[in-house]
Amino acid sequence: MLTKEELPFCPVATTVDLIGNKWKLLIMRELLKGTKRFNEIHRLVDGISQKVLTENLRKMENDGIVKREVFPEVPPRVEYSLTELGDSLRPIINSMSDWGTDYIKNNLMEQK
Amino acid sequence: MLTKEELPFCPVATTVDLIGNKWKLLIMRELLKGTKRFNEIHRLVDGISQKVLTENLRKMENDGIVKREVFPEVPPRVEYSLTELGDSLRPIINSMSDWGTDYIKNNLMEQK
DNA sequence: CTGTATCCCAGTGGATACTG
DNA sequence: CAGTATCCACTGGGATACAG
Repeated sequence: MLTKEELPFCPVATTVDLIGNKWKLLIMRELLKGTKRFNEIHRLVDGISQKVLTENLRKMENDGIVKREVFPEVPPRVEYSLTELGDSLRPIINSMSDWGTDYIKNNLMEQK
Repeated sequence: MLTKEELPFCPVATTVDLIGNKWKLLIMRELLKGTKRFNEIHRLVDGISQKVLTENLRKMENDGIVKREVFPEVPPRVEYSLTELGDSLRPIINSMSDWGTDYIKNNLMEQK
């Protein structure tokens, strides 16, 4: 997206282009808690395949919101963390978390 | 999603399930500005097809975040607006808008 | 105007096997 | 461990035609 300049820089569309999909948002949720290894994220983001995880991490790296650090060890270790730009997205994930918490409380726990 | 109870109510995942895709977020952006007719949204959400718009509006209606009101006129008029639940998502879109604004300012307007 | 109904293609993403 | 490489199924989404 963002290919056509007919989008005169809508802020919401810009953000959506960077993290407006399920997997990126869930990966963000984990990385906001701190640096993580590949397999950790794979385990924590429920249902994601190795392929899709790799693809999304690469995109996020290219967009400058994720930093990838390779440690030349055996077995290999690769750590992913948020860049400063990535961390600046924290308020968005937080607001989603806040809303979700309320929603669950009010709508999914009708056991009053 | 949310089919497997292996998701022990993660707030972010819950929110992502409801509005974690491009089109819904952009539709939200418009409806947060006020009630709109079908064709208005179609015009304002750049690139969306009639079919996809209808599908997403139906899903959002079923999820209780959008209200659909039909006026028995000729030609027909249908107005879409946010429910109270839908409007409660405002902070999320706002934080995305805020972040996008900063991002554009800092990264896409390097004309200093 | 506001849809529904088809057809169909491209891309997303799952499963599996293999590698450094 | 952290990928890459395939193969493939499914579906999101475009185009088009038609309807109330």
